[in-house]
Amino acid sequence: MTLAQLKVFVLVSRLGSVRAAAAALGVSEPAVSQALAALRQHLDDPLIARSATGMSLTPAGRRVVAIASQMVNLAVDAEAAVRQSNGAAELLRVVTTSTLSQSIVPSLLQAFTARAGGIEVSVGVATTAEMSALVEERLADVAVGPRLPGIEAEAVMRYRLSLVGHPDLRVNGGGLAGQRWLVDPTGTDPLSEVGSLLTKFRVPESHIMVFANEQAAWSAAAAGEGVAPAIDHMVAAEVDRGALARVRATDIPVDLLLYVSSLEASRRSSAADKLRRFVRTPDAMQAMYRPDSGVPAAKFRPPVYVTLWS
Amino acid sequence: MTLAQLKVFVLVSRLGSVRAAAAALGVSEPAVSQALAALRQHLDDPLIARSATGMSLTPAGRRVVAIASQMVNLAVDAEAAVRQSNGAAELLRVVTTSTLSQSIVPSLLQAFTARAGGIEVSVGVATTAEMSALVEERLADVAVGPRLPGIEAEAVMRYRLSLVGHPDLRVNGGGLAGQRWLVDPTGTDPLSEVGSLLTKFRVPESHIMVFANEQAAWSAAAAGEGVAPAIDHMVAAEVDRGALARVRATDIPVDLLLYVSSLEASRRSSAADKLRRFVRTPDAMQAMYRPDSGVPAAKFRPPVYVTLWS
DNA sequence: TCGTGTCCTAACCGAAGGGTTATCTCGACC
DNA sequence: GGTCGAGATAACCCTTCGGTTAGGACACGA
Repeated sequence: MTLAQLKVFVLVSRLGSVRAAAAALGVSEPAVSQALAALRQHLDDPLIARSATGMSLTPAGRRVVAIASQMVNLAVDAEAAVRQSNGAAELLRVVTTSTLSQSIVPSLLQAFTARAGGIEVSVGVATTAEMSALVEERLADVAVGPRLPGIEAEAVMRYRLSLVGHPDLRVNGGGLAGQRWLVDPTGTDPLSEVGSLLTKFRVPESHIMVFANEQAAWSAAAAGEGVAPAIDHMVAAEVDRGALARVRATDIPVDLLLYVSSLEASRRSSAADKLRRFVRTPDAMQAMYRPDSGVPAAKFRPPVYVTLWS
Repeated sequence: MTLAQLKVFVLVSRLGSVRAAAAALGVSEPAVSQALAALRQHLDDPLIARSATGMSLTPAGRRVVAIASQMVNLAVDAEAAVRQSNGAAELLRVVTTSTLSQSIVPSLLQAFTARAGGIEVSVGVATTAEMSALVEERLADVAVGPRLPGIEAEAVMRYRLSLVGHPDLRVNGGGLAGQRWLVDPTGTDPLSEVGSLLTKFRVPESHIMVFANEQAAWSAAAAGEGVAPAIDHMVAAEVDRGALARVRATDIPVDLLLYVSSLEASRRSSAADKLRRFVRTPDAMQAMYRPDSGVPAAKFRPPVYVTLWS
């Protein structure tokens, strides 16, 4: 019985799927399956039973999740305690969606670390469904993105999701669903903002093109390959230049709220607390609205959809 | 950071010595030293600092012990929870001294398991100093032996420690300290009953012969090789047969109390609770006073002084 | 009925854990 | 100034962990 196995088990039971847990941990699915098998053998109990509709925990499994979750939490505490005792930089682990991880979040965190000092930040990308589990299991300190159910969420900014395309683009019969939609990986997450947009317009799978990042999707849109959802103020410069134009339609653009979510005050790390306070300051606002600050264009985002911490 | 490493760290800090922890775990001292080194490296903190007088915890170490202890406890809980959920036999882990592990404790536990049902018992041997740490860290459920400080102890029986030797033996000048003392491994534990007897009579190291078990020491005593401490009612048959005789002297025999110690009611396992209730019954009394019940003579105790559970 | 999605299993592999014995360092102590 | 005891380190071994790819079992929907 290792801590890694317990972490896997907790994540599987929270996410309700081996695949989802594997994705959240950034490993292959058999790796998760095996860790689970090892734990099952060690404890001599199936722990999780697969039924027709999803999976359910055995009686023993129910009791073990609770205990295992505490253990995983304590492991995090232990590491944090040492860092703190030795005056080392605190570690703030942020999860966010792919879209936000490229634009708003880096700016925000850059401003935050510069201001707060003594805090080390690492960013992971996860789907909306995963974010809740990760924060609850203390595998992440804060989540930045849409409102997470069951977690203390706070709205920090308002932003606008527009649809952009080549300036000459005209939406003809078939409407927007007939267009090719050029999205970043967030589009594959049905609970994300972009994903829910695709759902709302009933865009068929065949019309969705996934790009490694938002910039790549914009480029394709500028080349006339289709329409791309974009955070409005991030794409404003391109629009002003005439390279892209906003597509107007019903329910487009859509105004959204950005939330910062974390555990309740008593259980969250002090770094998470500092970030929550920071996001309410004018400095934070300015950073989030500033387009493209400090993201080195040369550094192309790797295609991994999810990165997590060991 | 593995659970094994955490367990090692907790034991070392509780026992105040790497050697002691190694003995308690039944492994070599470098094994413990290395586990500690690995944890130190992982957490990047010495955790335990050696000073002239013993060892002391670093600030980070102090915080980590508390957390690690909880984790080790939870690991035990997890395994117990599974067993219980599945209706499997409960596990009762008993630590006791070498002397008691050969006579009273097997009789007692045999009667207990027969009576209680659905409880599986395993016995480990440890020094008195180790027993407290083992019970506190939940590496054992109950300790049977002398009174343990700081733990809820309950006197369960009165027994007499006699000194036996060849019937023709006469104690001459030099008194008992001049005799060869034939003891079982418990004699090397200064805090045990036999050990404190050796201390009281100022028996020099050179006059102490350690045997694998009490029976072996009695045999040697019957052969005229010296005197042997013995639990009186266990050796009564030999005395009646004339093979051995009790040696009379000041402070000999000595009447002692046998204690059963465990954590407080809220933290102890239900099996431990059942044992505590059982030891007050007449059945238990009878079992403990019955000499030599069911200890197969053919099965020689291995020379390992301490056995623990993984 | 045939893909398809999900999970498990097999086979393999590198890295780390955890164990041993032997040796070294370093204080304490006669 | 040897000697002794406690702890750390080195060198070595074996097992387990944790990861991969490839492939099989099984339910389910077009």
